[in-house]
Amino acid sequence: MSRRVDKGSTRTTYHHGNLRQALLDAALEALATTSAESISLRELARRVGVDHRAAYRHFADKDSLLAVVAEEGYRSLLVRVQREMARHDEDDTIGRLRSIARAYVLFASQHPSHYRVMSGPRLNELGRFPGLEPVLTELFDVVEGEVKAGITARRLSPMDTRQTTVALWATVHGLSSLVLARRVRVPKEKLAAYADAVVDRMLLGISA
Amino acid sequence: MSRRVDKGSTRTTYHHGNLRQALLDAALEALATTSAESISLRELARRVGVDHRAAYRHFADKDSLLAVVAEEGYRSLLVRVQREMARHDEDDTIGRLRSIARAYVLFASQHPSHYRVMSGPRLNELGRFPGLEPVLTELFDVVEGEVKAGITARRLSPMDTRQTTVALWATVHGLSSLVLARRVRVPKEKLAAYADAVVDRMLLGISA
DNA sequence: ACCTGAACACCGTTCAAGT
DNA sequence: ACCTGAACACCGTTCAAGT
Repeated sequence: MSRRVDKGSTRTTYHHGNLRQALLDAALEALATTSAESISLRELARRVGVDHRAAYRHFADKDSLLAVVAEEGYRSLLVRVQREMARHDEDDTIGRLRSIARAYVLFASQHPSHYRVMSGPRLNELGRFPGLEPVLTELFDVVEGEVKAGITARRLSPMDTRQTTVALWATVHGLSSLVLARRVRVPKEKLAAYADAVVDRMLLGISA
Repeated sequence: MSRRVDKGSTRTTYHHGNLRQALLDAALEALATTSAESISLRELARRVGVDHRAAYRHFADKDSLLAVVAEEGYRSLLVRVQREMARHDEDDTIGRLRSIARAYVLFASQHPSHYRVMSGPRLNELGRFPGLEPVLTELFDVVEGEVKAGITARRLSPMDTRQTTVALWATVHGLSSLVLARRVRVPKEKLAAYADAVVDRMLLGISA
């Protein structure tokens, strides 16, 4: 979408229908094929066929653009997580948590550059990008809700739910970034099973 | 050490005793006060009082320098881990693993920029920096050795030792990077207890 | 051997100006 | 409103040259 470059031959207008979205699309497209750190504002503007200065009409700076890219990433991760959860019985807490975890790790491995932007250090100033909080909170709440339900159903040990949720999050995020950094090498087709094996150890630890 | 800059006033020689080490020292110094991504070769050369081009006599490129910085980081982390382990009875597997984990997370939180270079994505090309492997392997082996001993002593569950070690690693690395990215906010003085709480859940999962 | 001057091809960001 | 030309202050890296 929003491809109207044509290498300067027949460009009809300088006004994009939606330059903001075009830049975000270009970023996602670039992240699918290049590394996260080699993506530049100027390169994105070039892809869209616009002077790089135009980006500043829509984003305060590069990090603001990346924050939106991260937000979109978390949103599609959330969708995947929710879809996975629907495949289990309401009271199968362990199965649901295992599926969430597996979906998380697989998402990271399928979108490595995007995931690096999402978990990257650029976006760590607290409050700098408030648009990022709602989706992060929503994702966290999905897991914490599951943990609470599991405790009520006496399937999980009645520990502090926040800490238990953070423990699960640390496990999947940790495994994801070890895999992306190739510190742990797992063939693609074995990753789901590997993630299950790792996560099951944590699930065992928090089980009732 | 190796401070002989003097803003160009009385520099006696262009020949450093050891420019290589001076650049590494400057990098560590810079990482103590600045963010990981804002550190540049040119800035390091400036700090040392040398043309930036001189760095290429000692490092093939910027990433090669960062790889050595990462290596030094892992080496001091390893020293800390070994020191912590010595504080426990030989057969107190859980206590030893908990101490290792705590030392890891505290190291990351005390040296955030350094830890980001260590775990950063720049160094993920497998085989690009072979000097990094030995210390990483050594660190991994310390934990895996502890896991094996724990299984033999029937304190840990007889699961696949590599996967168990990776699970522990994922937990501490995941928690560390969530804390650094401020996705999880824990006051400094409560971090050790928080790390224990998270790691204990995993330790419970792998216990016999 | 070790270091530098000058240059190349990039960055992110800002100003004043164009339609 | 939306976009650009020109410029600023940076990058990493390379070449040919200096001691």
